[in-house]
Amino acid sequence: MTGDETRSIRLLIADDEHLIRGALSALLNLEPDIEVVGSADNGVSAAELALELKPDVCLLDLEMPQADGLEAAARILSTVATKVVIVTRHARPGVLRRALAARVSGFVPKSTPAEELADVIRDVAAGKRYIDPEIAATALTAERCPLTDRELDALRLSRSTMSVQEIADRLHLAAGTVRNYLSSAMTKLDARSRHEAAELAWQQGWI
Amino acid sequence: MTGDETRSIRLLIADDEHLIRGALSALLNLEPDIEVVGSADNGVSAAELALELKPDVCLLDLEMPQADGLEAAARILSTVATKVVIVTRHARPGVLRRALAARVSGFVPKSTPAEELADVIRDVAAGKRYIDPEIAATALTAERCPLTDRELDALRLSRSTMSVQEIADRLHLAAGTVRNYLSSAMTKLDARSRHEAAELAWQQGWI
DNA sequence: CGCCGACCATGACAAATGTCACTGCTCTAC
DNA sequence: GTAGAGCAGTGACATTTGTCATGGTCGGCG
Repeated sequence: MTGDETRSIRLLIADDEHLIRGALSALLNLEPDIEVVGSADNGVSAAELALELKPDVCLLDLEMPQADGLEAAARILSTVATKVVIVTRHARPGVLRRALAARVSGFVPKSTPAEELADVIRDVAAGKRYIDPEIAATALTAERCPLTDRELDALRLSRSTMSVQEIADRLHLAAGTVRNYLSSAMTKLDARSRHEAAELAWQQGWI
Repeated sequence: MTGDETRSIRLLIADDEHLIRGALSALLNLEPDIEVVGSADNGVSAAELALELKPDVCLLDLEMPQADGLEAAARILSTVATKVVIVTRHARPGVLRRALAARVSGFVPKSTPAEELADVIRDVAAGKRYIDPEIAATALTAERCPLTDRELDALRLSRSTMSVQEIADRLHLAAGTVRNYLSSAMTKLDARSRHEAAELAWQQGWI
């Protein structure tokens, strides 16, 4: 309040790919009013760093090992007074829904023009929200997940190359039970194999 | 030879993700001896731009629509006197092999530290080669692909959620024949389902 | 030539997967 | 309290997938 010099936005970046992390730092440090104060390569250390540095905004990649962007966002927002922007390669409707539920302030796909990212961060730092309009529209037209928890469990494991028996063992269920869940999920999603069903559910962001 | 001012390296960047493209530009433009002269979001326009701009080095992402990094590299190197560096998220041994066959000069995963990228580009511009040591070692220990052409065809299609019958139709074969190819591929790769076999072959970069 | 090996192709059989009908159990909501 | 929804399981059955034995074709090669 003493003059026209605005305090710059302190930013934390998390992305598992070193190259991307460095490149984003370089890009955003070019902005006079943004200062990258830290970076992490997974969700767990991102949460720790956020607690330590108390940045104004955290830019989190969705796809990360250990804890993904949503998990990290949840941890960070429950312990630190900061804003979170999620960046993602696969912007799926269900993921946006979960991100908003986690009280994230911004959601942008990696296909966003680089010039816009700084503006998004400024908006978010100022207390506004920014949701990529494309994804928002898709999410609004996409129907809500019709699957039960157990069906989702079975589908999740079906994305790997496990057999039905292996999935059953993992879930502590009988093989026939798992087949039933998968079968009903396939019916609901209009899929012709459990793999197709798992793929569809993944695309929707339900698993 | 007239003084200590070296001509800067003219660089072309291709990556399908706008954000990454912009961030890499920002990162590399920070280097005093590197100048980003153009960027493209797919392999086809990368090849066209390279022909037009004749850059010293092309930095190509492997995963791109239209034509992927390898295809773009082949086109570029057959028409323009330039060097190519491939950047990739999934650095698989077989892909490195194909990249080298396409006379690419550099091969780096996206997990490379950002600071190193500029050095790689300088090395390549100077006529040297740079191969990520980690991947090189893996590629040398990995055995050569034991699969026949038809087996690879069948595996490629098995990565989607098609049924065996659909694959057979696509390849103009009997269903039983396709099952045989998949079965023998599974034996060779020690997999327990065609999906697992397709996954393994993909990880090796054979398909 | 005649034989070999590699690849391609098929049909018969076995095992895994998907479908359906039905039985309980435990919640929650009306 | 009882109807509905989700969860867990069973058994019978059809379909799909994986395995195996077998033949065909083609290009080397002695």
